Amino acid sequence: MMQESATETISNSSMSQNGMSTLSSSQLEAGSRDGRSSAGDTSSEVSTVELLHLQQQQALQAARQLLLQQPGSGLKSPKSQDKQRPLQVKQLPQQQQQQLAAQQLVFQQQLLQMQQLQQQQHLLNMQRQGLLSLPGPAPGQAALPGQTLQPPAGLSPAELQQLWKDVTGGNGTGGGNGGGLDLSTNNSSSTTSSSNPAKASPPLSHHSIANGQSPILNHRRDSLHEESGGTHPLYGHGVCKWPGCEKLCEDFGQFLKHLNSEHALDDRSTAQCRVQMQVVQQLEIQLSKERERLQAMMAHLHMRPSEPKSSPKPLNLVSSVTMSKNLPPASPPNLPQTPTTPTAPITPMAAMPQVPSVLGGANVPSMGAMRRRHSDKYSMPLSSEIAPNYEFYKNADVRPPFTYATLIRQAIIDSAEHQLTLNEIYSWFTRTFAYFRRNAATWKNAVRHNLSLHKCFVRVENVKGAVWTVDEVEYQKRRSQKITGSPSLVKNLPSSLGYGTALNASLQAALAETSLPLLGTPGLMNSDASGLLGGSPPGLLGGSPPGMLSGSPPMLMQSAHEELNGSLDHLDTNGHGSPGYSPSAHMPPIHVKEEPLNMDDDDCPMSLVTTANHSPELDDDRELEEGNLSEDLE
DNA sequence: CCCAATCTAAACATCT
DNA sequence: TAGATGTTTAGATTGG
Repeated sequence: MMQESATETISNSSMSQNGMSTLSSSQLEAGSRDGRSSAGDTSSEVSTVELLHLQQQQALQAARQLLLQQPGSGLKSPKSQDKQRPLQVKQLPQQQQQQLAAQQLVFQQQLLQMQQLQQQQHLLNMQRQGLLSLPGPAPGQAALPGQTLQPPAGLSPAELQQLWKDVTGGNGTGGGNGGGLDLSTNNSSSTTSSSNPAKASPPLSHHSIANGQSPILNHRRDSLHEESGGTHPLYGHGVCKWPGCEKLCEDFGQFLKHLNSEHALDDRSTAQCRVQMQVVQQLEIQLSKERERLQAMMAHLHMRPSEPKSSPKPLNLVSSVTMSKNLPPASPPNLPQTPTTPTAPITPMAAMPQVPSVLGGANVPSMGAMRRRHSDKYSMPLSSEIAPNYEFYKNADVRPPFTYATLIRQAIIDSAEHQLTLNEIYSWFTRTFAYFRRNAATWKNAVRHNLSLHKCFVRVENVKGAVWTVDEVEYQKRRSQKITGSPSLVKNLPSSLGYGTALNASLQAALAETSLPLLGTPGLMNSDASGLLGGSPPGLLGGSPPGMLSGSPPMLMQSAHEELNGSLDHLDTNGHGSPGYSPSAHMPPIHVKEEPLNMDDDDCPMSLVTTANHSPELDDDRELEEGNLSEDLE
């Protein structure tokens, strides 16, 4: 899906380019002849990219000339290149000059457009990866005349930087590495991401984002010379974040000084600001379009078309692969939500590049420890992450981005009695995740291994055998250690979700935290996360092969859910949506032991016996909510 | 590079 | 005895 999307993007991009060319092709030719000839490109076959590049150069030069001609322009002519190409304008008749000026205007616009497009692509790439969450399009903002909103052509980061430099009048104030627009960080994504955004994009670090990776974001709310005590949107990590400027400033005072001197109110700064504004506008417009596209895609894929995501969750939640990427209530960023076409095995490849092809199962080895810590580390509520994608996980042969320990705990605390037999745990796994419907020996061994290994899992002897419970104190202990131990949020989930990056995870986690109330809202949960857990019978175990599960609409599932045996019990026991649920999670093992018989009776029917056809999810819904709640409240 | 967490695999013990 | 259940160890992967 993603790949297709990427392809489409490319296609659009090409169209866009063509459109652009068409727009002013004649003008370009007239005005850029020298540029072309100087470029010396005589190859008979020029790729679109090359053409674009030439056009860029032409536009660049024209724009430069235009700027130079502006009275009072503070721009200094960029030395070398301009010297090599004397302004021919002056040699032309006035009429021609006017014409040329008009052309140059067009060029300038194109230049800006290209820059914007490039940045858009950059942002989109991040968006696809769930890295960024951008606000909706600003109403009333319009694209530049003649501009298309399509994704940008593939300018290389170096080219972009050059463009920025040119626009900024050469070297600008820049220190360090030339001070171009900081696009280098994820450069590879600029050109390669088109074909495979998820994989091509290198992990974005928190640092990169904060420091110029997305100056756009920073600038959004900036005004030209706005300052605030001690901090400034244009100042970060000791560097001036003015586009094209990376001047190192020891302290804030120095930065202010630099800002006032180098980025004073002059033509150059104004031009840069204008560019930035347009970039932002374009991004916003592009975002809205991408959203529409996403919705259409989701609708096409039968994903809750009814859910008008007027404000779709920021894609930031893609969790990597892990589903990590996924957002709290929101869904994993790029995960398709609840595919309901079981017959068509879902291959969330796009969302989780690293996920082995469906049914292939070959990925198991590669999964390694990738998904690990996803939930623990970022305090990402398991349920909140899975919930929205319950259907997805249930039907898609995608490995969930959670550790075995996390999943086991979830299975246990979601049970009515907060205790499960090993076999019931197995059932939960197979019922909840399509992924665990194969390679049973492997993952079952892992489950046993985890149960034995982690102190948080307590085995309780029972009349009929043994059940496993969760020592919440131990679990939290362990979790808190991890959380405190790893403040940094950077990393790629890719392994699991490909999409995500640690950043996503962190964002998701943050969102999850803030969206707790939502999780507690039955309505939302029901529609969005049809139960994950639950003691639905393992009817799936023997019967439904992966892909055969019926994806009941959440609503239906809910109502059906009520009919299930255990649903009411769950409610009573856990207290629907009530904080009271937590305590149960902390229930000491000893409590568990006290009701062995009843439990077994209840459990048997629920998990092992029965219900052949009704959707297992039914029970799960409620439990999921509870699970979320409990986790969130923790 | 080291360490911790996680996963996979496997050997072994115990119980049913 | 076979299979399920538990325990333990070892090696590999990944990220901090």
